[in-house]
Amino acid sequence: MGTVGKAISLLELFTVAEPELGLTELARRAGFDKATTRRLLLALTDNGFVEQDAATRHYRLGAGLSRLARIREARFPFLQTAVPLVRDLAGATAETVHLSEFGTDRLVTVHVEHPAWANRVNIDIGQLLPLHSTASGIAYLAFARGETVKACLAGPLDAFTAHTLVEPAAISRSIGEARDRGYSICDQGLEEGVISVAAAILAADGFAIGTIAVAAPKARTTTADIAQRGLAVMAAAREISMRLNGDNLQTLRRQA
Amino acid sequence: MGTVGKAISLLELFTVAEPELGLTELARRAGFDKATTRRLLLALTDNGFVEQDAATRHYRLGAGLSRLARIREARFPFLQTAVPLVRDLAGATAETVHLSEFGTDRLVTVHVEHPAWANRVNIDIGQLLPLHSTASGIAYLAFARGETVKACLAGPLDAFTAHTLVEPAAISRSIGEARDRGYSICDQGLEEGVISVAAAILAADGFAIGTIAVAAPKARTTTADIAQRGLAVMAAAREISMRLNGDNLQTLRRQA
DNA sequence: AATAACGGTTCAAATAATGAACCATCATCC
DNA sequence: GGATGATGGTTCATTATTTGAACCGTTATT
Repeated sequence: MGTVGKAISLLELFTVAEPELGLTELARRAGFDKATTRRLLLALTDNGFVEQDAATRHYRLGAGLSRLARIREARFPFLQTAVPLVRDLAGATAETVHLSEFGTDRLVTVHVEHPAWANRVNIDIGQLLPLHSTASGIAYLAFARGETVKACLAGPLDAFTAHTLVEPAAISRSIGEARDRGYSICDQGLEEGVISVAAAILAADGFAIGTIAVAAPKARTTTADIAQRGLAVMAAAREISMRLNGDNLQTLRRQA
Repeated sequence: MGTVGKAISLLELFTVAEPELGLTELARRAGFDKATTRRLLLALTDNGFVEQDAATRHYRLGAGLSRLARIREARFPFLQTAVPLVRDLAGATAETVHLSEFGTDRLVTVHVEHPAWANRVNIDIGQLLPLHSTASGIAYLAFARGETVKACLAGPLDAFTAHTLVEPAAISRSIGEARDRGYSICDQGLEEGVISVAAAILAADGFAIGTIAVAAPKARTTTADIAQRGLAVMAAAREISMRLNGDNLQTLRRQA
């Protein structure tokens, strides 16, 4: 890994659950030497990607990231466009709704709306979702480029629960069903007791760029709920895709 | 500059106005060799900080930045807290309202609301504001750490217009007035024909972390408008500070 | 007073970054 | 249609940066 990759991997250690970390802890988790870690942190701090708390000397993500993220968002208003519809869907379903965007090789959770229930599915912003074992992942793969699907099925397919599909053939079938149906269903693929439905958000070229999903405790979810949420999530995804791509509906059919 | 700094300086080349750039252009602007630039871009792409358009081969900021920015925002909900109040203020004043956050050595514009007027002050997200020649900068300095003020007055003080204050003594006086008044006024300090008022948003330690400002064409701005906007911007800044710091009002008085 | 844990620093050795020259492709232009 | 120039991308010997074991200073714990 080059120096730049190392610096970025330090940034990746910060999460919603642990937004502040000390030097030793960062070095330990990243597997770098303390001196190296510190030098990288200094470089990141100089550029506003990391800030250091004056009192605790702990590090946290910096304001420079917000700036760049806003510039990206200005060109490609994924969040701005999608969040209102995520909110609507959360209101309508009274369950957890989350939005994800594809980055490098996984789906990244970029927004979440939680219902008021005490018993709910909890998801953190920034959480990374595996493609083969989540409703979002399957929905994404249903409209992804062939090479992406191939790479996913070839890669390691962890079984997170006893229900996780790990056979390439089974996953492939699940992807096909999702494509035909218009939305995916994932029954406890990542965690016991959670059932989710998701639909893909498409770019102008007809390929998926992200997903919107509803996740709920299985205990209170009926077959009718699933069907209803499936239609709702599909409608929301379609609306987001349309708003993102102007009104050129026709291009929304995938061509390759 | 280390490799990490170089990589980040590539990211800094993207703006709202030019969100996509080619390899040669990036190399030229950054002052790096083409090979170096490409290697850095590859490292950034691998980590989702940069994406390459498949058709044009141009580069743009990537989704990984959104992810990290959201993690930061979850810990320190500056935008989430402030944006509604920026919106309210924009509605009330019918002029451009912008929010900025301090990063490294300058203020960074993180949100803007524009009025419906054709003749309005236009500000882009991500724009960097000099401290000595903007209402936001003066408002920030009025509640910044002594060392920050010192560093600013010692640094180069560019005159952007004939009205820009460049004498350290004059700027210092302007800062003092802003502190006493509760808001700053900047009359054409950065651009001819623009007059702005701003107030500082404070952290729990009583020092400024950002600003909120109203900018308008001078032609339609009266002295009464200024006073009225000053009070409004001050109220908004105070409200944002309070919401950010819980209700511990008392800590809002600076101590050092 | 001893210990341990942490943030931070040093400098010779190891490693990664560099850039001039290169190739391939595409559009433009006598 | 072939010369021209602009672009993205690649190579590899040279060069400069990164690395990490050992170090120091501070703080909290025992």
